[in-house]
Amino acid sequence: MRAIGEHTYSLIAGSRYLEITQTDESCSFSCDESEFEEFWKRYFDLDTDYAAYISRINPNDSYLVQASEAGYGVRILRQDLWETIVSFLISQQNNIVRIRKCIQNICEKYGEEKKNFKGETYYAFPTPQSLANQDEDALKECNLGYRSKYVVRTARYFTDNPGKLEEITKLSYLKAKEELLTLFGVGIKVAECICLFSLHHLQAFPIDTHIKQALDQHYKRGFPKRRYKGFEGVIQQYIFYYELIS
DNA sequence: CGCCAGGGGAGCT
DNA sequence: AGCTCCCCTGGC
Repeated sequence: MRAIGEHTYSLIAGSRYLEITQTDESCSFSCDESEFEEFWKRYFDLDTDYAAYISRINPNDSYLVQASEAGYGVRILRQDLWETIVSFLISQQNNIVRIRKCIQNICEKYGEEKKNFKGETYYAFPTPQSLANQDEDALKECNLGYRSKYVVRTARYFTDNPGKLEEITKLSYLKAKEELLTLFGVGIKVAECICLFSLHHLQAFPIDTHIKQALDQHYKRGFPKRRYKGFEGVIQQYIFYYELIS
């Protein structure tokens, strides 16, 4: 997602291209209604009532109340599994600006060239096949550094095991996490991110350095995870977003 | 130039 | 569970 105008954003998901323009409290999508209904509605999780989650926040927890108010528009997306795995493999020991650049680089180098509805060129996310064919260090050219071999080996794993990606989407949270942890370069934090941002397992609660710092600071007696059982990941995102903008 | 942190992970003990 | 080392780039 990137801003292309004051209230307009463009987004590439898989091989799809979308523009969203916000006016006041409503958003208009560049796609037709059937694509919106069939794909983007689910992608942005627009049928879920997030206010219901927010209403379950402890009213005495002023930090979390403020965080949820600041992030009332946050949505847990359903991003493509393969794309999410690669993106979070790249994210480790890395900053957002460089992560975006890395992803852009591999898309331009290994993704299929496409045209959007305005006739502009964009690049789809590279397929497992296109990355599996590369040398383990090839993606260093895309600025991935030592993460290159994580991505290439994982790509090979999925081309060697056709149907595996689809299989993982059908697993429970714990089984999916277990499966993801077997991938080279995937540890607990990255597995949790994939579970949350692609598989939509809202129980997933990724703890990165920022979240850990925030939890240590605001919950000295431990974060009350049990209270938010089943949607811990939504709460995590309010905390994450709040820390990001503060 | 060296140092170190940036949305961890692998491999040992 | 905790430790060490791994590894790359950008900023200082």
